[in-house]
Amino acid sequence: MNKESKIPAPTIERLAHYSRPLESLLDNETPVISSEKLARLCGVNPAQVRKDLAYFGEFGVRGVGYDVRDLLVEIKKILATDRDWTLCIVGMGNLGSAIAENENFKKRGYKFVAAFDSDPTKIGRTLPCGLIIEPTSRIRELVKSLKIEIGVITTRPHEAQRFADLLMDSGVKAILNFAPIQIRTLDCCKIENVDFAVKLEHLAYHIAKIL
Amino acid sequence: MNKESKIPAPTIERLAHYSRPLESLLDNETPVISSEKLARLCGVNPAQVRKDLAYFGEFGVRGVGYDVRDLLVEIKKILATDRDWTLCIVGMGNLGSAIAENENFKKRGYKFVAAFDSDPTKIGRTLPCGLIIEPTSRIRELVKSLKIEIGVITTRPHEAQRFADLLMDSGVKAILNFAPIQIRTLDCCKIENVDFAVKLEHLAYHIAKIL
DNA sequence: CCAGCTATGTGCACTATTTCACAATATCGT
DNA sequence: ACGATATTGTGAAATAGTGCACATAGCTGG
Repeated sequence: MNKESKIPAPTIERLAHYSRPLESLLDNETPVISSEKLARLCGVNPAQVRKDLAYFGEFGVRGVGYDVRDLLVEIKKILATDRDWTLCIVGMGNLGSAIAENENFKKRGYKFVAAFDSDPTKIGRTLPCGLIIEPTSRIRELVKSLKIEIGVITTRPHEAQRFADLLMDSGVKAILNFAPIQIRTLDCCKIENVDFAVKLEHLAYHIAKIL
Repeated sequence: MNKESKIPAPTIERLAHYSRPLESLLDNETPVISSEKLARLCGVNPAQVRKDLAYFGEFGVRGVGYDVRDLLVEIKKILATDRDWTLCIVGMGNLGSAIAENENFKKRGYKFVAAFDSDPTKIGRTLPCGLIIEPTSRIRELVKSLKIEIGVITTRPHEAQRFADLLMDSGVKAILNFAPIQIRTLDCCKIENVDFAVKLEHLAYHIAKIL
């Protein structure tokens, strides 16, 4: 593809990290920040911050730093969080419910417009956020009619691939998967897998090494 | 440190990923698996699988493959999931509750033995798993008396650093942080940050690029 | 016991990512 | 107007991680 397809994945993830302290700085009315300070807030190297930003343009002022408000706007533009996204979630267990309610998601424009589960006892229940749990048999219909762009999977692992296939086939463009299984997707659909237990295992490895 | 400190972090994370399909294969009574098949199940390159495992020993049999049961045992030994760990969780909102109940964690030997919140209306409530929510003022005391090794943070971001400091100071050896903020730790304490919204932002970036 | 087959373990080249180091450039005080 | 100062943007060096390709070694059948 074009120039932008060469941008390293770690850079994209760091841009999202940079936006977190920038939001606080904006609330604090701090007008300007240097790469060094921002780097320290995010636990990275200052040159890294500058290089990450330089992939997308020259946002700073030499000898001064970056305007907090402008930089945040630019990062949001890059990450496409300057607009709303419509999502659905499949699997309304504890984790699914927690994610559907999550303030952090709402604040960034990720709107859940449908929630699905295959357990008949859950179907029809209303979540605190106002969503009604729909049967998974309606996934295809609702993804299309509500123009859902991103699907979130919080089912048990053995069902995850099946629902991923169904979501893709119904037209979602990306999937965020919390089931501890590696999901295969077509090229037209981007996937991110999140497995908390992997993080704990990483921690356990390091602790055990020291002991 | 020793030889093991040179092992790449991605290798450790992949070892955890390898263990997922191995568990299913064990249930399926598949006795042996090749690096090629395991790699396909995990979406990585076969040479990568072999190299990752080779850091820790020679677990395979040339011309045959890896014994599923033995390999799983070895990986669990490496990741120190062949034992139980005691954890606590701070911040009993939706996400905190979901994590405390999570089957995936329990199954791998991560036992939550205390849950904390600073909201007086939540304190004293009993969770489905049997834990009683304690006030955060008891963190120091309970971390010590229950010998809690790992702390999980699911508070709002502005409180996260404070609780992390308190947990560290009380003696936890690692922290898993779900608050969208970069937490600073001392060398004696290992940290992993998990921020779902970052993953969504990564997905949004890719989708928006295509459109 | 040996030939043929298969899949591991690994040196090496390649690719990706990070960090350094400094030239370029904006601001400020005189 | 200009020197002193601060901080960016960036080529080049260093570091880290991946994947190829093949020698090595175990198993099977004759």
